Amino acid sequence: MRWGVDVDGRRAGSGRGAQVPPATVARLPRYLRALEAVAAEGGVLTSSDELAARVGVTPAQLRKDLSFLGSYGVRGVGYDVAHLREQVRAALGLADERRVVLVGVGNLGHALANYAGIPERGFALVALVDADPRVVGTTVAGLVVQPADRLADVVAETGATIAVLTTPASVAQDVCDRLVAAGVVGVLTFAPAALRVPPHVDVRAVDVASELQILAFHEARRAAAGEA
Amino acid sequence: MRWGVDVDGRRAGSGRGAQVPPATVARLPRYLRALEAVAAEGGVLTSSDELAARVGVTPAQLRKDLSFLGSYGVRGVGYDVAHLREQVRAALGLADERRVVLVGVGNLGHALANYAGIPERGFALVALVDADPRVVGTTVAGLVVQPADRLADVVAETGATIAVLTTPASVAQDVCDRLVAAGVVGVLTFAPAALRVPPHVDVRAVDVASELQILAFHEARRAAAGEA
DNA sequence: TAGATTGTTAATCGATTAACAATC
DNA sequence: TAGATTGTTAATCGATTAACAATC
Repeated sequence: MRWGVDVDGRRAGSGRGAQVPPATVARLPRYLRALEAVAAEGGVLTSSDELAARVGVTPAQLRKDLSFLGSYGVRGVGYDVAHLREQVRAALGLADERRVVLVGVGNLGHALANYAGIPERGFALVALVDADPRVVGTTVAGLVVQPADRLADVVAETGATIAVLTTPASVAQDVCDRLVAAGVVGVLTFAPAALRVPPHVDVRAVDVASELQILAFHEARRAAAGEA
Repeated sequence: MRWGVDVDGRRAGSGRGAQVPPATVARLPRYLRALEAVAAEGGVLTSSDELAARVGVTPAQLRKDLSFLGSYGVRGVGYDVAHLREQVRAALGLADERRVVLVGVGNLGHALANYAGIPERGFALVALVDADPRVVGTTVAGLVVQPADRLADVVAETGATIAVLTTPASVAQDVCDRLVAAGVVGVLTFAPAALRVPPHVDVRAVDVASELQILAFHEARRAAAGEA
């Protein structure tokens, strides 16, 4: 089985907003957040200037990004907040709720299971799985933690398509393989390990230590420049 | 005070590897991780092929990335694992330990404070700060949690230059401003809020809900393509 | 030497920016 | 109409890829 490290997946997909560039996709959630903030403040109409300022991008970039989804503004007027919000939500596939399984209920997994952002933004946490017998059977975030050997069943029973991986790095690839075999097509991993997945599966990796190291790089550069 | 949303900061910085592209910088931690894995397995010599396979990039990209740091391989032979590892560590500014302060000792902050990756990879967690009186004074990860009004003092006393922000989004900008005023130059935030910082400060934002939404986008696209 | 593997160049590709015509 | 703001175009910029000469 020849598995690439993702990418690819460029199905033609005709019609409306067929091919949204990856860089644009990565910014859509931030636009959605800004739109929700404006709506919460009672804003009915907004502009690329206002949204861009909130998000921290240029107005030109925001307009270009939105243009990949369709033409939802009115020239000379701006964007209807509620309407644009729905369009962005739809583009992100949040029209119907996505079911998420979380594997690895340690410190971090525990925190993420309770993380306010998840249930509120289009996702339903439907199952928790852990290998530790002391954790299995306990209730976290209203769910009973399932044993690792039930992983495939749990995915099948709940219909989860997205997984959050908060296991130790040493078992991440194995767990990932089993999740994919069970039907998961999107994986958000916090384990510091490169995951190999088949082309139809999407992986997003968050590595706290890497993020800190990137910050350290810039700090070192500044220090070197300052002393020079 | 006219604050941009970061970027800029392109000091000339003469000499060795003066300007490493941002995309390359973002991959250096993964190269370092791969090198450490090879070293742990007893590897003495490695190649761009082996490292690239471990990281999940092409050998050409890895070689090009490393070439920005200097010329540390030997043609026809490969790379000395220990030597290259030290060079990458040095490039990332991990020669001396970076001091990190964590603000917001909730579920997520608690988990991150104990997170194995942090102390082991060039960072020392030197202080914890929280606004909740029930949390202040407790000991987490070997540190006594300090009250929010001591934030500036804590940064000054510990010499922390990097902050991890795990507060609610509503207070993130305020806390960030105070951290920056106290001398922090790098911020890793988990709060779902765009942070405005002066140009000399670096922000990395991790947003779990955004990551899930990006996965949802790709899933929706695949579903739409599959049904078409 | 022959085989292997780097470092670098040139070509391609994708993303960002700026400007402005279209249009309310 | 005059003023405002989008959607789109063209130019610029940066990142990736492929190929290969340099060199062990």
